[in-house]
Amino acid sequence: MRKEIKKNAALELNPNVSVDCVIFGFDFDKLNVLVINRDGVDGVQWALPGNLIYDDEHLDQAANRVLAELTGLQHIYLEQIGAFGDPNRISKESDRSWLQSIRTQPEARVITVAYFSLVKMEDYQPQASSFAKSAEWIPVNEIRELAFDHFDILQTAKSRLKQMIKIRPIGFNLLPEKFTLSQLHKLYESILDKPLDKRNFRRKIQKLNIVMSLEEKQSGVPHKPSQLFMFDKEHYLLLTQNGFDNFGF
Amino acid sequence: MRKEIKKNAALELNPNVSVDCVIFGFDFDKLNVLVINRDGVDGVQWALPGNLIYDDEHLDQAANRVLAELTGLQHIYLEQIGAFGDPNRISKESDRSWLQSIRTQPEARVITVAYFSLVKMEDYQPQASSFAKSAEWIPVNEIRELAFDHFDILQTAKSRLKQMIKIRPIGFNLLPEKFTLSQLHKLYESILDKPLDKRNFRRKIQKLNIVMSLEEKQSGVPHKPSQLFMFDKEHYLLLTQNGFDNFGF
DNA sequence: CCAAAAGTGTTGAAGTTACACCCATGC
DNA sequence: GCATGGGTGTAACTTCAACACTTTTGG
Repeated sequence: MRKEIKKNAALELNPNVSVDCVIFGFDFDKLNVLVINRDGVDGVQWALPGNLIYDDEHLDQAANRVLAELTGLQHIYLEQIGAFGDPNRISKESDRSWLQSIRTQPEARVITVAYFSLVKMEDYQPQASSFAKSAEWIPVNEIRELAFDHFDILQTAKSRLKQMIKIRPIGFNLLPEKFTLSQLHKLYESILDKPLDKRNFRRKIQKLNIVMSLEEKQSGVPHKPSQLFMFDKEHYLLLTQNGFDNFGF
Repeated sequence: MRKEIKKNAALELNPNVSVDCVIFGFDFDKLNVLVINRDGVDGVQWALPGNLIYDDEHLDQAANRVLAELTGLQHIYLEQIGAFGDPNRISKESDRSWLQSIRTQPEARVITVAYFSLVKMEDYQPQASSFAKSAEWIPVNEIRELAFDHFDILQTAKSRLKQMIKIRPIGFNLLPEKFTLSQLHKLYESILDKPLDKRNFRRKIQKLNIVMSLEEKQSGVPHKPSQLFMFDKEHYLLLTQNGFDNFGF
């Protein structure tokens, strides 16, 4: 008897618990979020990628699964934001009808565990998935509305990212292996949503010892070519584990 | 038909989602946690207070309900830590048998949303509740083991509290209305788990403008009596909303 | 008068902010 | 040669860490 329950569990989606991912990407100019398109829905079209969890699956696993299904990416920076679950989160009619079309128990109470994730936009190959007909990068600051409580989740993700970037060097997850300090600078400005002094920024970053300058320079740019850097994994690891105080921009 | 589902929902516990509370208290000497006693269980006796949620209940409501049922307290500082839900969290036999005795679906996959909460120990009246025969304050640093994944949750709560106390003046929730700076000092040392310089601490706190000195002094102590303080709600509110950088002990 | 905790200032080091000009490249 | 972004140093100010002695009370 117990075995049978377990066997079912492995196959079935839990109707009450889902994960949703706020996937951030940086296009060297601004922060973007990956949203999925709900085809055939009137009203709000965009939603965060997410799905119900399987009964035998870790929450983190579920989030990774959603990410992998949508983007094909694995080993991506992923961090839990928290649980959301207003019992009235299905207030819009468009949300309700969408659930009817994709869920076997559309009326079930759902609490969702939200994650935020940082990916290199160049790595992302858009593809369909079990829960998304299509997906798209949208600039964070242009998003005004999302399905369910996803807009709240996005706001929380943004502020969590802001906090985090001040105490851990996680920004590198958004950049290609080789990058310039100006790109990093712009990235920090986009996340913190305010201008930062160029010279002070460079000084601070370099004092952390997490960037190594390469022998290589930019080429083909119509201005003085920039030094390229990569980040120093050893120091990086130390700092991601311990964090650092006093990185207060 | 839909109505019937909703009616049921209002009455029934959701078998898949619970809340657990890490309730901190300060006895002027060290940090304590309120744990409940699982009578008649072999093995680990202590667990964090928690329960399944109702289908029509906010997560925060559920946490408040657990707190109120256990302590009789309302309007208590409460903050979500995050969701926990290793599918193998029921690894100990004692946990399994306990669930059999209290749950209608003891084998169900449960994810739990953890909260941490700060209470004034003087306010707490121990009392039985639907999920606890008895409850007890235990010094945080003496806890070596708890039921399920509650020990992990406790560790996360401790580190979240550490982070939080550095950027928001939430410590006051652990002290009576009138308190001395030495008590506050000791509180910060207990939470941060390291000694803090007395003079620097006092300077820093007073510069924040969140404490007001009263006309009153301690009495009946066998040493120089200390000035009493209360906190300044106005400044406090400002700072709890905005937080503050640079409070790095 | 003794034990116990309260209360108080200064100094050197480190970190933060604000600010302006020259450089290398492609077109 | 000009437009574009790259790259650099300094001075005033603020914050931080370290440190020791006097005061007031109860017993």
